[in-house]
This record gives sequence, C-alpha cells and structure tokens, in this order.
Amino acid sequence: MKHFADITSAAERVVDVAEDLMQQHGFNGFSYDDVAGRIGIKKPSIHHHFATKSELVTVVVQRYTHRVREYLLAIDGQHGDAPARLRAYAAMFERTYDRERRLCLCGMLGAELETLPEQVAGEVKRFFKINADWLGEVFAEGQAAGTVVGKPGGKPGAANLADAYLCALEGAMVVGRGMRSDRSPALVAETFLSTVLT
Amino acid sequence: MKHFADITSAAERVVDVAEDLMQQHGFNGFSYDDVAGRIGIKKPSIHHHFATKSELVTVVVQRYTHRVREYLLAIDGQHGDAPARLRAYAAMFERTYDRERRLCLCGMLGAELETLPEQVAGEVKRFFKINADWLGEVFAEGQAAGTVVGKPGGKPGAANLADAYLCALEGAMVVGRGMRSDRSPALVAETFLSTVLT
DNA sequence: GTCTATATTGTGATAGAC
DNA sequence: GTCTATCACAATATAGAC
Repeated sequence: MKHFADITSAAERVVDVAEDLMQQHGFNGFSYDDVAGRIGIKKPSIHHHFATKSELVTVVVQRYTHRVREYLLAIDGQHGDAPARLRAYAAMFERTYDRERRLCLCGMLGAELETLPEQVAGEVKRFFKINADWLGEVFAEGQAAGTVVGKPGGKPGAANLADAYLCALEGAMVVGRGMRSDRSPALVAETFLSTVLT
Repeated sequence: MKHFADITSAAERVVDVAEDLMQQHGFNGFSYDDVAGRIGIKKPSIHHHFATKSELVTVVVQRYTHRVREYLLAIDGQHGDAPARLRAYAAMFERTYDRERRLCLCGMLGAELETLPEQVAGEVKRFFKINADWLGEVFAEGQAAGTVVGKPGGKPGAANLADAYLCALEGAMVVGRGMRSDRSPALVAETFLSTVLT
C-alpha cells in the first residue's frame, strides 16, 4: 500500500480533493469522475495514481489521522492544563465545520462504515481509538489536578468522559448539518465542559 | 405526496425495508434493487409504489419522525420527572443501536445531507427540531424542579443542554460504529447525565 | 502523467403485458 | 401488484497511445 508521505504532487492533489469530497458527500457520494472534474483532468488519470477507490480512500484516511495526531501533539506542547487542551481539541472540530459545514472525515465514514472496504474501516477504527485514548489521558490529568469532576479511578471515569466528549463533538457536526444550523461544535463543547470542569 | 398512513400493505413492506437499509447503509448506499431483493420482488415493482427514490425516502422519514413523536408522547405519559424522561429517551437510541448497530435514520441522513433531495433534507431538519424542542422542555422542567443543574434562564441553558444531549446520543452511534464497539449509547447518556443531574 | 476508447456492472426510471 | 424488457446514464476499472 502506498504511503501518504511518499506520493507525487499530482497524487497529492487527488488526495486533497478526495478528502474534501468525502467530508462533504461521503464515501458513497463521490466518484472518480467527481475528483477528476474538480482537478481538471480525466477519470483514468485518477486510476493511474490510485488503482482502486479503496486504495485512494485508505491513503486519505491515513493522512487525515496523521494530521490529527500532529495537532494533538501541538496541543500538548502549547497548553498545560486539561481545560485548555479540551477547548483546543474542540476548536479543531469547529474549524472543520466552519468550512461550509464539512464533517469530520471519520465521522462521515463512521456512519457509512457498513459499506466501506475492510481496510478503510480499519483505518477509521484506528482514528477513533487515537482520539479516545488522547482524550482519556487529558480527562484523567484534569481529574488528578482537580480541574475536572470526579476523582482518579472514581466516577465518572476519565475514559467515559472522553468517550462522551468525543461523541458530543462528532454528533454536533452531524446534528448541526441535519438541522442546517451554523451552531458551532464549540458551543456544544462549552455546554459539556461547563458541567464537567470544576 | 403520498402519506405514510395511507398506503397499502405491499407499499408498507417497501417502506419497512427501505428504512432498515438506510439505517444500515445510508441514502447513497442502497438501491431500488436492494429493496426489491430483500422483499423478493423485482425492481420495477418498487417504482409502482414509489415513482422516485426521493418520494420513497420522504415517506420513510415522515413515518420515522411520526413514530418518534409517539414515543416522546409515551414517555411524557409514563415518566413524571426529567431524569426518568431523559433516560427513557436514551433507551430509544440504545434499542436501535442494539439491533446490529443500526443508526438513527436521521443521524445517517444528517451526515449525508449535502447529497439528499431537498424534500428529504427538509424532513430531516424537522426531525431534529422536534427532538431538540422536546428535550429543551424536559431540561427546563428539570431545572425548575431542581433535578438538573442550572437555574431556569441561567447557565447552562436548557436549550444548550438539550442540544448537547442530542448530539452526544447521535454521536454515540456514529462513533460506536466507527470504533466497532458494542458500547451502548446509553452509557454515553449516563456519563452525560451523571454530570448534569443534581 | 494524461489521454481516448472500451468493458462491465449498477442505478433510477419508463412502457406495456399479465 | 408484479412482471419482462428496455433506456439513459453513471460507476469502477482496464488497455494502450501520446
């Protein structure tokens, strides 16, 4: 399998457009022809870069996950406490949604999971695990420092809080779209945090 | 437009199967042929009942929304206080997800919104507004009774709590699928409620 | 890296017989 | 209400020229 860091600039263009199309229309809502049309080339040229749709989408998700991991590392470096880190995390979702209500790529693919190639489904699972694990550590840290409700090892558990926060943010994009609302995911995040931060 | 309460039993069968297929594979993930195959008839027979896919899906969403409204009415009748009503609401999502991780129909369609016929998008918006409004009343009631954090008119507002709870539940299904987890939406609901109920 | 041409299959939809 | 036959078009994918 091709690696996202090891592709030509022409192939990168394909990945850029495919990512954007999937955040807007989903895996089952975009075609090779859509990608080609946006770039201004023809359909078979896409196949030259990525032989199958499964391969293309796998690379898109791998790169997306990589970028989110870099963002999480940046948060760790720039913010010292749990509340600031959790708000910075929500800001990532907010910026995505503010671009014409684009969804988190893996939020979209999570909904479509039953129709995805097995390899892509595996990458989606990996994305969520990375996010849930990072959030779990942040919430645990907050509980230890006393900035988040609950005691370390007590209730509500840090892993459960992480899960709920992640679900609220992913859900905020889906519901916001469904309601055709510009209400940012950050508002949902603030409501959640207002009940969880001490 | 046909009304869901005024269709033959053969057409109802079509609506049943289409609803199920959409909860599993989404609007862009099922075809007239899929519906026909599950019923055991041929594709043109589906067109006999519903001339276009847009018409079929509109009826499916209208019936789905109607059933949820009936369920909300039943909760109002069976449970007297906000905590019990909020838990009964979460149980509705749980039962759906427990059936092989089916999604809320409108959660799926919310993700796919940009690719939906305009009429269907309008029905999805209506579904979410009904749910958010009902939840808003329950949270407001809870705040007035002192069973939910915050004072009436204070912060966090009942409408924001309602929005966050709805997002957490819809997100729980999408994320649960993405992680391939059997973790029920009710667990996410309990985590949320544990921080919100007094 | 891109193109034209083509194969194959799937999709929403219609016409008309039973 | 269901069927066979058919249409127009779009989808993923391949072969081979430039």
